[in-house]
Amino acid sequence: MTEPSLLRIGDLAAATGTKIVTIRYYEKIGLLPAPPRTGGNYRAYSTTHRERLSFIRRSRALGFTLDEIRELLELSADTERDCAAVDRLVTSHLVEVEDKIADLQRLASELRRMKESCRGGTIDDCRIIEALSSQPTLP
Amino acid sequence: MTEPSLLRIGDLAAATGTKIVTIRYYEKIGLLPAPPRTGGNYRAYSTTHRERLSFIRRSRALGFTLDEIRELLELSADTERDCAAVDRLVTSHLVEVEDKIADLQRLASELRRMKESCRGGTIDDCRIIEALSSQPTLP
DNA sequence: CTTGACCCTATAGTGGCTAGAGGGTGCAGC
DNA sequence: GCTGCACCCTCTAGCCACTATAGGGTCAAG
Repeated sequence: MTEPSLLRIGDLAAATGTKIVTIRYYEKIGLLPAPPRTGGNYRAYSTTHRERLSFIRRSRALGFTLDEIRELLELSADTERDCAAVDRLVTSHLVEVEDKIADLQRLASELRRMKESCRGGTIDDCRIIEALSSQPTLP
Repeated sequence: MTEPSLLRIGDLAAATGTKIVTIRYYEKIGLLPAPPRTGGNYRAYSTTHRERLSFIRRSRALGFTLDEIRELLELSADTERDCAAVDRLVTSHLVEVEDKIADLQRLASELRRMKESCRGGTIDDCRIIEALSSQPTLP
């Protein structure tokens, strides 16, 4: 009996909101194991693959790098292990995200300041261009 | 008389807080014009180059893409032009930055929620791993 | 058989750098 | 003049996470 839960790559893509080329990419870099093939050389994915790919995509959506996801997958497979390592990964990632937010907020403030200095006119009187041209270079 | 303001690439790099390889990269992609060379094939940069590179670096620091900077440079060279185009570039960039901040804040909230659900223990009881494994996949 | 939807591999590209290999130049000190 | 060190040069490939494209095969309905 043909296993009804085996998926072709397009089905898996639809089921997980992933592009087909991205699935192939993940296989290439070893993040997703290569599945068995049909007689026609089509990939045949099981539920296990679908679950793993969903995990990957959720983690990506949360901004984890592929290497971090690799680590999370390894941790998740080790069911007897203490989950402090997972906590540490999430914590450090959260810190990075918060740092990035702070950076962007500083950047946004400066852009707003520049915008507010603009009074219209021509380029040779442009306060924005002036700001980009004349402030001391930050190291 | 040798022009005292001519800089070697290392000097220009130091003066503008840019890496040498980055200066060469900008020249390669046409963002910074190729300077004249010494007899020994060293690049000889003028004040004009330094000013242009400073402009580029300030714009990069504000998160503008190289293509946007290309556009800003063109606008800044057209001194009789109305500066509304500059304003528009800055505005749309600010919107992008604000959108990115909002995205990251949503992401940070979710990571915090995940962290707070963690009660320690082993992986098979790990709420973080559960969250990554079981939520409905977002399209 | 034909056709259209789907699948396959391989390669190169995106953006903004960055690293490294292999070789040349300039100048101070001996 | 020679040496050694700091600097310069070109070229190529790589980083990260995809993404596009070329060229060809498979499958199933009509």
